[in-house]
Amino acid sequence: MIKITLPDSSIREVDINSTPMDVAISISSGFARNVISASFNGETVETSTKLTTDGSLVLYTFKDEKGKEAFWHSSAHLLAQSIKFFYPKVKLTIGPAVDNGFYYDVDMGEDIFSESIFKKIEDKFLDFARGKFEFTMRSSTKQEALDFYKSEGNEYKVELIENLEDGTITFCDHSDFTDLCRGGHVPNTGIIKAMKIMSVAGAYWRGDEKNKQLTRVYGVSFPKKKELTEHLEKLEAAKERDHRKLGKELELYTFSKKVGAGLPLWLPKGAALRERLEGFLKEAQKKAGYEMVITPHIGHKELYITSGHYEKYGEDSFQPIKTPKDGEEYLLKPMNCPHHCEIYNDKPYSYKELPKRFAEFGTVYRYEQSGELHGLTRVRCFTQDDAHIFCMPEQLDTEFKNVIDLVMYVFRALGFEDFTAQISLRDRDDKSKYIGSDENWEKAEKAIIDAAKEKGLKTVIEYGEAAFYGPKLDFMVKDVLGRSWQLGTIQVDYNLPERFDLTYKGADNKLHRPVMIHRAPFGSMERFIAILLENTAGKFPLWLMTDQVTILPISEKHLEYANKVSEQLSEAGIRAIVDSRNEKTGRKVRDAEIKKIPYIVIVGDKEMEDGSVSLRGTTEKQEFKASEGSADKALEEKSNEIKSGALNINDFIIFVLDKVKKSLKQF
RNA sequence: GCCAAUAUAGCUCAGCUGGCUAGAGCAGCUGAUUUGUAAUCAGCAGGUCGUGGGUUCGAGUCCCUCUAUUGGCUCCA
Repeated sequence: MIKITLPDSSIREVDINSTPMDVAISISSGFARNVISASFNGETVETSTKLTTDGSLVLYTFKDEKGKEAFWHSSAHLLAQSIKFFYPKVKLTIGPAVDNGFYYDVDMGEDIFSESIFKKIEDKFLDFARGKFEFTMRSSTKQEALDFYKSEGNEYKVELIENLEDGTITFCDHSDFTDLCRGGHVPNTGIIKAMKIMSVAGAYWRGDEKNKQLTRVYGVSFPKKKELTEHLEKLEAAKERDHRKLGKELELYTFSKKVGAGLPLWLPKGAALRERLEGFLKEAQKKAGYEMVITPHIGHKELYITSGHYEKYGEDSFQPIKTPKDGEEYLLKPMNCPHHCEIYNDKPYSYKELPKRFAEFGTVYRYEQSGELHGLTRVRCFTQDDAHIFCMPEQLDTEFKNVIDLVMYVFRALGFEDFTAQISLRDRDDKSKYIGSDENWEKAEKAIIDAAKEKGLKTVIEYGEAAFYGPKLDFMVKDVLGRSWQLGTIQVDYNLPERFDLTYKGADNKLHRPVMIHRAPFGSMERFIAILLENTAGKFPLWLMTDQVTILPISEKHLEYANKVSEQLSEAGIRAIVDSRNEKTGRKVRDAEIKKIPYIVIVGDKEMEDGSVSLRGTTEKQEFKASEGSADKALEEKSNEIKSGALNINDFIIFVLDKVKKSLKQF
């Protein structure tokens, strides 16, 4: 007998050589039906692995991450089997589970994997699944494994095996299909009841652009058909809040083929939105001691040779602009830092004057690869809410932490609760991609790690994600399809100050080198607005909303009064529009609701007579609930009185202004 | 840049295996209606079917080029 400890600390005694599935059955047969994988003493095992010692066992169902992983990993085996069925000559490479399903990378040779065969493969897949094949693990010597794949002519598997240690190599068999595999499968293929091929893409072998491009087939599978349907419906619903759809509907921005790919055109409403966001940040930055600067959109090529950007990105950028003067070349600015360095170089600084914080909403141009362009999140012209802080080394810690505070203030004000603070460090294996001394890099990396820790940020460390001149603290937020995007960023840089020979006079009357912090809380206006759209589904906080109030005159004879109300509201700083269309009120209300206008007021005979407006109820009540707990008692009491129905115009103005104020203070 | 796919009116989409003047809904315009809290009715107008080439008696439909877009890969100062 052996003692098995379960996650709830209960201990079960079972016969030696019992399997995790045996343990599951001993708990309950209903539970056992849902068990799809297991781990024993922290290691992934098969549900059919014989347990021979005491230990702790965790059983996973599809609800658990580990369960999903086994489920999708097993599905990848079936997918490979199905592809192989139609294309016997295909070379298999790897097929892991990922966040939203699984994929298998295959070398199709001369064949093309196109959408037209998705259905056939899916059917075959389910056919195989219904065979209820068990997955059997089998150890192999390195030589045997190599021989097997060499005889198949599969150079990919051979390469994989060559990198493995003898004695650790295992195969997995099911049905008549065999694959090199570490293990972690569902009990049998029968529990996979639904599968759909999501897409097919090119993917380089081992993620290296220089290697051959393989065909990556993405799929997703579930234990129940219904779950697949729900999954697909969820994806469909997510499209409703896609910023590309909302941006069009809300008339924020557009693209023109004539202007060029990746060059957004900001429409009036989008431009106004941007201005409000900029105003918000400008105010916060002013309080935090930043000074605004303005720099040109181009700069001498020499500027970027000095900064090192030309060497690193010159080939892949918009190419230099020539002038009538022979040999003179300018570059469209791909970043603001070199310009800001030259602003610092404008005059000598005393240590007493530091830190200097130069901020600019700086528009930059980067020739992103055509296949990379994506809505507003990846464009070729964007505006960074950029600033560079030049400080003494001993000020770095405080400055960095203050910037974290600023970023957090911005994120909280706009409701980004769900972000990841990513510490982006150098690639540990390949330092050739970076400039500057090891000593400076280590100082910079330490500064970031310490500051993030002191601020209590939950961080993840990513190697190889640093900028070429320094490490970064990146604030990552997910979009509606689960893709991660960098918004805010804070970077410590010891390198550019050296390259631009930046100095300050210290208390010792000697010249010293300042440290530079690059930072952008939004990251870029474009990307930030895109993610904000997706996070709020277009329902911005009131202070940001394009139209805050719409006024609906009942009929033509109330139009004049409606316009008068509108004027009064705008004078008070409220953004109001009048729906003067010759439509019924019901129609106007419907359209206003669809446009997500926060406050809908109706004016007719009654309102005209007593100088009031009639506020539509439902939206208002929700708003009211959401904003309870105002600091401003008098205003709060006033807004308490106003629930809905006819209101005096001045009361309504006070009410809306209060709501606007609260919408910005709600954190 | 690479792989796969898509491109028809301002928007969302129909148009089967090539065959009369390319359709619909919404939006727009005109008229009627003067409206009280989620779609009033009628009419009109709107498209070189992304671009350029080819196959064909005939191309929105088939083939190629380019461009843009979508999902990935790679990249992301």
